[in-house]
Amino acid sequence: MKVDIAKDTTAAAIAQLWDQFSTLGRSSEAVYLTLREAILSRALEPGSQYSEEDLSGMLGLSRTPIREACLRLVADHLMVRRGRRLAISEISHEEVLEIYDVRAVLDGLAARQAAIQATPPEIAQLRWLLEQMSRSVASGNTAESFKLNHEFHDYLAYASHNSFLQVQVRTVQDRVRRFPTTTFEYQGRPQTILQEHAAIVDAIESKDPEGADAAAVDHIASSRLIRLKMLPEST
Amino acid sequence: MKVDIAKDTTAAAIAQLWDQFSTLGRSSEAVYLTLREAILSRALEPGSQYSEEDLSGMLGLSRTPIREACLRLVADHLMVRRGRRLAISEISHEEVLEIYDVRAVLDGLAARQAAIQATPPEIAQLRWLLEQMSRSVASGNTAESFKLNHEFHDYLAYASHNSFLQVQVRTVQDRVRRFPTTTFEYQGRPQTILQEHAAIVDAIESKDPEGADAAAVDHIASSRLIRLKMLPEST
DNA sequence: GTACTATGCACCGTATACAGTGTGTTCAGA
DNA sequence: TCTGAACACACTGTATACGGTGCATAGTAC
Repeated sequence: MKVDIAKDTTAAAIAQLWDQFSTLGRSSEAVYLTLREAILSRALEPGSQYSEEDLSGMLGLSRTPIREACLRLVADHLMVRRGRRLAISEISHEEVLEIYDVRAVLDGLAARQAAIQATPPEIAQLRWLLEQMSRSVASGNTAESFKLNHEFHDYLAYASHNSFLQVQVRTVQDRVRRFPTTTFEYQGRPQTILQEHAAIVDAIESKDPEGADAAAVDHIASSRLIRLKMLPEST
Repeated sequence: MKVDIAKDTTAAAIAQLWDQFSTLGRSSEAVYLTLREAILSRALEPGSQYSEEDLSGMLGLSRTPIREACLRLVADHLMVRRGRRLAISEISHEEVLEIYDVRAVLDGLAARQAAIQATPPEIAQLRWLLEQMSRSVASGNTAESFKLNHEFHDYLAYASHNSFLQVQVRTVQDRVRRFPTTTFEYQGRPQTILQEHAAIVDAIESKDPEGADAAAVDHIASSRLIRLKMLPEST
């Protein structure tokens, strides 16, 4: 049966993540990290539904730590309660575009503040991440590039020296990770991203807040545009 | 004993909130709403610590629904685990200013999008909120003005037609509510706020996204400045 | 007198049990 | 054959019980 095979593969993926996290102290924390990663990596399909017992059966625990983990996942909007089942939350086309609009202003602020606050070592780190990604793109490693892209944006928020902003940026990043496709898959996009990232770092290095802000906003706006073109072909 | 009196008054305040929310179906949800409101209204003092049993004793429930509520409160950053106790999280001066920076760009985006997306009835509602606040300020009702101010900003986010942004704005609003003082208490500030709100609505009504954005950013920047002046005198 | 160790208590994390509710299925009647 | 009602089962929400860990305090030894 097709359904059973699919269930087996997801169960296997979850078991693997579980091995990775279960060494941590509290098992409720481990469950949270496991399920979170399973959802973000799309091992658990959006829209699929589970009862608390399903999940506790999968991980060999009682319902209590599962409940606690799911409670946090619901708070993160990664799961939703549908009737009396727990569903992996889906993300709509509309939401994708909405998120990009918010992401643009947050990343803009991060870049702006980084241009004012970033220390020379932090700027050096941004340059280093840029180089890493350049190498990764050259070798055509999409997954690696995707990861480095996230690291770049994370570090940009870090360099802004605004911890609240950092948390907000990370929230948004996690949402972006849930999209079914990445803009890296779009023809020529990785190269453009590299140029746009470089423009942001250049503006930061020359202590130009306005320029950095504009460069970051442009970058996200350009990503949004690619996303808009990609949307029809993705589910 | 002074400590006991303080504990009695907080217990009384919580009992009152509990009466208000306990009618809801799940008691874990009711506990969450009760404690959340208690923290935001400063009935539970920042920095004060409780064990799970303390709280379950207060509300006459077992630890289970308390744990679930606290888990969500920790996720909201309203509580933090300190060792094995639950502490009401404190907010630092630095964090206050950081939040204002983020709030500026989010409200700016909300105003910008509202200028593009808001329908005539929505604009009318903004005008109505403006009038209500004008009346409230004239009568010197600070608490009411404070509440209407929040409603204005909430509705601004709603009128942006971006539900993700709406959630983000609300997150930030909740943080602002936790500050020990409000900028409304600053001499002449309520009148200025009214003018600044009016400027935002004017720009939205004349379909001027740039103007609306700038007006909102200016508004928050001006609030931030007042906050900066007020900070030394608040704990 | 001070420092270190041991013992006891308090509290957390997890499991399990139980009650209540909602849903699905089956049977009967029209 | 279709519809409605009733019963049963499954799953959630809350309570309670238990094992383990960490901290505090007290006592003893140096």
